[in-house]
Amino acid sequence: MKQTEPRGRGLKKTGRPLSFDRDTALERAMLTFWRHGYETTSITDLTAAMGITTPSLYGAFGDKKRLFLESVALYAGDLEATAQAIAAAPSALDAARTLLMGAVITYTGEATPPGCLLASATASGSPASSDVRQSVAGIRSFVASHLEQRIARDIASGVLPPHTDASALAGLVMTVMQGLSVMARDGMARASLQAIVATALQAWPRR
Amino acid sequence: MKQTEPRGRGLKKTGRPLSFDRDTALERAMLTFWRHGYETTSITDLTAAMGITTPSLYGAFGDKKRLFLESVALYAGDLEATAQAIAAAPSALDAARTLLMGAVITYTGEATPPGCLLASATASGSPASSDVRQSVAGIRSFVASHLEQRIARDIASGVLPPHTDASALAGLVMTVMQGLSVMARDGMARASLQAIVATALQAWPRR
DNA sequence: TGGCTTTCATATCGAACACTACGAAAGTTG
DNA sequence: CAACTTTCGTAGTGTTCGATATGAAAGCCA
Repeated sequence: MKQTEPRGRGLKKTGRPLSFDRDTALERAMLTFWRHGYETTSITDLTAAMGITTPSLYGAFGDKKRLFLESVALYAGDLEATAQAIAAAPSALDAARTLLMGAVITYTGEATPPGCLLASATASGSPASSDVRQSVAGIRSFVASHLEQRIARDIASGVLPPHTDASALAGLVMTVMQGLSVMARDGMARASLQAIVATALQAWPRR
Repeated sequence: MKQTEPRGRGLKKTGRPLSFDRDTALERAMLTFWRHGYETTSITDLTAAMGITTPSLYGAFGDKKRLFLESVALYAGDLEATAQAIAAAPSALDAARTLLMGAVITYTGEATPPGCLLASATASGSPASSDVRQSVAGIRSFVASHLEQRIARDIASGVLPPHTDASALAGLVMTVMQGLSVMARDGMARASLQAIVATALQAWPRR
């Protein structure tokens, strides 16, 4: 079941050069997945958006699943940097606020589709794509665990009350972040979402 | 573009009786949509789950879209009853708690798929199914507006502080409710989700 | 210029998609 | 029982799905 290796990444020994910019094509694919979801985006949709033909897509990106996973990586950005930003925040509350307010900006950008690619693209799907959904869920749990650790640090240092439920608090932030995606998809304005985030942060324990 | 009328609802003048129970078949279709989503559920999936053949499905339910909308109605239940329950609650906080805790029970039922049918089934989709998504979004906005009215009543009666943002507070409840669906789909346990709800309700304004 | 390698465009592939024609079968009504 | 209405099972409609076979075209190096 070994698939042919996509040629965009490996070293190549002098041949006809690519007639398109790989990064640009990937970004357009990412936006298409973002708008329509994983299984509900067809190869025809992708080639139309990317401006390339079907064999070029398969030659450069392997297959639909690998193109999607590359799109997810482009969307999610540097996860280690996110983890470090959470760790380096002045407080867990600051980290949560930054995460949520940043999500609102991302979900309501004028140049990008509404909502979150991770939340939208894999909310549903056939059993055949369960591995793709698990991959996306892994990104969520990565962020959640780092946030929970940051909260635990604030508890240990006395910034948060000792009885604080770090898991539930981190879970609330992740829950709100996912919910914001649905609201953004429903067309809610950026200011309304920001007001929701401000309200949600009122749940933060005070000592 | 007039479609043939599904025969399950109209009066019929004596013919061969249905060999299956329409309500049972509808419930199984609803569960299938719940698990796999709208566009990502095929007619073959549905007939297999419902135990009927393709022509029977079309004869009894019209087409895929109408079958889905009937499934949504079955899932959502009596919306007017929900609205009255919100209005009749002792306080807006009670209404919100009932909504969210009920959602957790629904999203983590052992006999039903994880998460929310409305949140999962239409999170993504092609432009062709935008009308289906709008129909689902309408259910959300119906609940949200009734909750917001209940909150406004508590503000007027002095139960909530006068500066309370009713729209943002109702929006937070809806946001958490949608987010809970994603977390449940990721496999989070019922108790964890209940802890998240309890934490979220700490955001409720106190006078 | 003559290989050599890789990408290009055209034209599909078999499978799955939503959906339906048609005649046999199963009831009710006279 | 015979006429009538409706559903059932079989088989198929055209379309779109993800993914390819094939050969010409384009560039690098000798």
